[in-house]
Amino acid sequence: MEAGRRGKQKAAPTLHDVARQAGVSVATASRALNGSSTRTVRPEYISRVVAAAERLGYQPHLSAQAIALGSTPTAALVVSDIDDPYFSSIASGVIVAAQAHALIPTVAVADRSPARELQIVRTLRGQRPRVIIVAGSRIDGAGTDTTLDDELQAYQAVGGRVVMVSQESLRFPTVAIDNAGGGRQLASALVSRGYRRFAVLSAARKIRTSRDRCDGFLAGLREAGMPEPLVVETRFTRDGGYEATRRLLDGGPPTVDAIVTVNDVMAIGAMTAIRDAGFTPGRDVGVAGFDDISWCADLDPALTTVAIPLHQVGVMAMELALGDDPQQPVIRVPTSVILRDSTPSR
Amino acid sequence: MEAGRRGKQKAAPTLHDVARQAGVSVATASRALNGSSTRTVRPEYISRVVAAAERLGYQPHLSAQAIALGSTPTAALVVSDIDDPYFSSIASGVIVAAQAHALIPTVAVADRSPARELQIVRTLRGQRPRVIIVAGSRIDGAGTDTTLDDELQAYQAVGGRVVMVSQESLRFPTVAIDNAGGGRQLASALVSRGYRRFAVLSAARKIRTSRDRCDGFLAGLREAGMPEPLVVETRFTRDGGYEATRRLLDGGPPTVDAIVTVNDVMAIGAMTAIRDAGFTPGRDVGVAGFDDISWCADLDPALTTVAIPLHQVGVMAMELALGDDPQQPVIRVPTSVILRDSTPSR
DNA sequence: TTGTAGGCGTTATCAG
DNA sequence: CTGATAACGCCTACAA
Repeated sequence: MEAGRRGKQKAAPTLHDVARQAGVSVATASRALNGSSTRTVRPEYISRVVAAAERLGYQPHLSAQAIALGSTPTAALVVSDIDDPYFSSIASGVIVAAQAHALIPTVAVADRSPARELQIVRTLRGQRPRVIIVAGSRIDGAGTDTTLDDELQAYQAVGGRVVMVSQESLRFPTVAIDNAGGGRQLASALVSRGYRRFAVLSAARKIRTSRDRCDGFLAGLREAGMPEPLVVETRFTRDGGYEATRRLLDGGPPTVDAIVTVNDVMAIGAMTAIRDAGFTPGRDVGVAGFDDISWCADLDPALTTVAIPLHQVGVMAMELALGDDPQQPVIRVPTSVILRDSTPSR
Repeated sequence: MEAGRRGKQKAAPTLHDVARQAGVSVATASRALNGSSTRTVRPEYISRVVAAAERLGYQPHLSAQAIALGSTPTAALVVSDIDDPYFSSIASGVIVAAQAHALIPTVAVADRSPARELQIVRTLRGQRPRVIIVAGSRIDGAGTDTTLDDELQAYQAVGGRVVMVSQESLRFPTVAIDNAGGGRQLASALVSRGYRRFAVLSAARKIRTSRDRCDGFLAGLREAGMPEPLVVETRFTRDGGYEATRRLLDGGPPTVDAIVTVNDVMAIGAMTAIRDAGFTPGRDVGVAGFDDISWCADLDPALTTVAIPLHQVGVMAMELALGDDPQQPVIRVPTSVILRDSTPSR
């Protein structure tokens, strides 16, 4: 009896308790509460059972249901960092979509570590969720890649649904973001506005998203007949953008027309760095990013960016996962350039 | 091989499979993998079991464990909106803390609806998580309040740990944010900088967080001997801040020295509205908010705000929940004013 | 329509 | 140290 510290610790009421209170068998109680598809229960009993359940504050033990039925009514999402607007927007989409399908959303944070990501997916498998959506930034050559793939494959093999976001994979349905295309469009748009000399702030090349955006932009520049820009590698964060820009401006006035960063938070850091160096973003140097996170338009100057419908991406990932047999296992999400005052015509 | 539509659906390997492969009993396999506290297993068997598990890609069925052990290694967090930096910062804290304690974090989004929140907590109870942290903005007089309380109480009665964030409750441990104190300090700081006439943009009075901040600010003003400011009620969002400010500035140049909003995202909207009306935030009107979300310092002018260690709040909530018998059931989190260029001395 | 019994995967107990 | 076996809470044939 003595459960220790926590004292009397009445156990949570079970279906048995409800059944007893209502004076029926567990089977009937179960059917009364869940409405069996084949059997039907006398109305009077139903109300009696429901009343008993109410009175006892009964909640079915999901794990018990899960074990009886095979899987948990759960949808798991893996992201790199929930406090990053890129991921929190995707997450919000996944979460509402999950809830719309009566699935309990679960969020794991891999903290940008492939090893952690692998460990998470392993643990997740034990949860037996109906869906696993992986939105972390794929990192090439981390060694853990095939292992992660295997793990997901094993999960899929027993009926789980896997969806990757952004990081296209041959083996799983994917919501693919056209990062390269976005980069290309951005290059062309900026060139039309009269920009010629660029600095590109990218993250480590092994980060796929960054590389695709960067390469797309370079390709666009080439297509427009522009010379190769300066490419600076830094971290994929606000601080990375800040520091790289500081260094760029160390020698004096900007030697480039515009700084293009591979995401918006880097661009925000870059704008601050430009100001701290005594210049004005937009006027002295153009600035552009990727993602179109919430307050791009509230910055001063408002930030030019490659828009990605992140919330929608989350929703689509969920729909793709739940769709019956995706004939079209890859959804390509188009991107679009939004020109704002951080890159005025010049 | 053909996994077909839903086809052969090999079931996931169970502990039985592992045991059979290793040529031991399930009991031994279980002990070998989880290291029972009382029994110990021959090393040779251990390695054999581990090898078999590896080979089969075995993952323990968490629901089965849960049902055998009583609860899930899970920590649930309820927020209003994960895409709001206030909540995503708290969430990031909760999530890392949960993972540090080997708990699987689960996030539910109540979408600012008390009814939804209640429904979520009910569902959550069925999950049998070890912890439920409620961080949604408490709304007074929604009618669902006592019901929510009851639901949480029932959960607590069977050994669950409940922690509330911000919304102080007599019945549950709370991480209380000193919103009123922050408002008071902000008033005093702004008055010292020479501000006299204020407009306060608050959200609906029934939203506790907003009301406390607003009232604290008013109290601070009174203590400083200032006249009552203009109080405008609007939505608790960026757009709410924008619209209210637009209206305020409709008649021409600002009639107040500063606009104080009850959170940063409203302040961001306000700054844009000020610009759109042809004025300059900071120079023509001061602007200040609450929270100190990530890019307050990257705005131009940088935003004066009442800082709240949101990530830390999340971590503390988790620690509070897991602490052995909290003698001190309420942790008060102090707030501090950060003066920046959006409120220069005048 | 209702109840009984067996099983889901794991852990804990209790004999060997 | 190891192996049966009984729970754990629920669902679902199957029998009544």
